[in-house]
Amino acid sequence: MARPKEFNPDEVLDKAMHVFWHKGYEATSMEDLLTAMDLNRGSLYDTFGDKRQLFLKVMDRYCTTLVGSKFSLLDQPGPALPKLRQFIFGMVEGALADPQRRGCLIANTVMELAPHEKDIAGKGSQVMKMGEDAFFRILARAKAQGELGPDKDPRTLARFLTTMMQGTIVMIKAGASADTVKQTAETAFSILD
Amino acid sequence: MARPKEFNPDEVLDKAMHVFWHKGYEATSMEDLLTAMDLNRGSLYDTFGDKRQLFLKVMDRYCTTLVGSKFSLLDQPGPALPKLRQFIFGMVEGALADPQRRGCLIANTVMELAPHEKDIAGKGSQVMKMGEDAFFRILARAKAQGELGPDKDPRTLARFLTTMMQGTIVMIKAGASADTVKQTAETAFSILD
DNA sequence: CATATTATGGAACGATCAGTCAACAATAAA
DNA sequence: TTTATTGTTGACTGATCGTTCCATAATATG
Repeated sequence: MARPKEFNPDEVLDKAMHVFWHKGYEATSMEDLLTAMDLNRGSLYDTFGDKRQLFLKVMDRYCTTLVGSKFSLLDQPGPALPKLRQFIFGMVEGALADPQRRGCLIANTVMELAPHEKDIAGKGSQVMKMGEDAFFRILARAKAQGELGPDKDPRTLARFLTTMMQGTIVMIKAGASADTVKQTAETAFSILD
Repeated sequence: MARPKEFNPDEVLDKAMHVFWHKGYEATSMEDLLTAMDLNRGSLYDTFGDKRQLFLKVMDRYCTTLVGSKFSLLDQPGPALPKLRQFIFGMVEGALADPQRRGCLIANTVMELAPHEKDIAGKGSQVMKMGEDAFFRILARAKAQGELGPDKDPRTLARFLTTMMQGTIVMIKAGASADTVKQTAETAFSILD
């Protein structure tokens, strides 16, 4: 009832996401966000709350639209290791394809806001843990299906891949060449052999 | 000649370093720095310039006092791989021993300020390249001394270890337990076998 | 059409930001 | 002891920060 919003909340949330992704939390001003989202102050604060609340909603949306959908592919039946390989290299290619090399919003957030903004950084850590668990599940399945040697430990390897993925994000943001990043990912993945 | 400074520039630079290390670049205010360094504004601006220049000097000091000294140990003669192993686990233990889990100032900087503050982030990237080169030198030496298999490529492995180290920093800031971090480092290091 | 409800737009708020400046203090050189 | 030079101190600046608020506009309901 009453006057309807003139904007789509998810759409403008995406706009906000790209600003935070590019500049990080602190360096992004409400002014930046208002401009990018093409909103006035009242609409933004009424709909999303203050900067912190908006950022938390942006993190949620980032996970839903960009992370979760890809991770959920890992849980589909079928050969596990090829799927895992496809996931990892898809992530790497995706991050390299971004001309701005913004990396990953979650990793950026943990690195910028831990340890002095524990609430927000903690949310990022939770997401990473979920990623590790997704890796664990597919590696456990790979082992059960005989794709992974019986001497390999899925939990250890899941942590290794998670660490490697975060390190790859750092190297991409640091400007490493696409070739070296991909070759390094290949080296890391070879640990599953 | 004339009136001498009442403070030791290196000492107060260390104080500034710890503030930036804890809160990052943007979240650190000049007020924070003045308090920690126990200086007045005039002294700070006269001695170190503005916030950006101060931060660049802090990065230099961080590299000189905390990074460079440890990396230079790698170039000393003797068995290479044990030295490399000692370096990596020393780094990991050191980062884990920090009760605040501040990670590494260089990695923090690259992650916070790339891509929107290219000057500062670029300086961080250079430092990472130097680290990779130090890894390369000791791995090349390890190969020459027969400690590393002839099928192993020092440059590829140097990039792998660099990536792994950065990932480890992320996981430490994300709050991973000391045990899992160390076990993951062990897994990564096993790639040299 | 009248009324209640929600959205919009923008002025305005106090706080804090990074940075400047000038009066004053302390030392070295003459 | 005088003078030149540098350091210290804190008040001050204009800009920008995140946030609030209210008059106005638009829609849904009765």
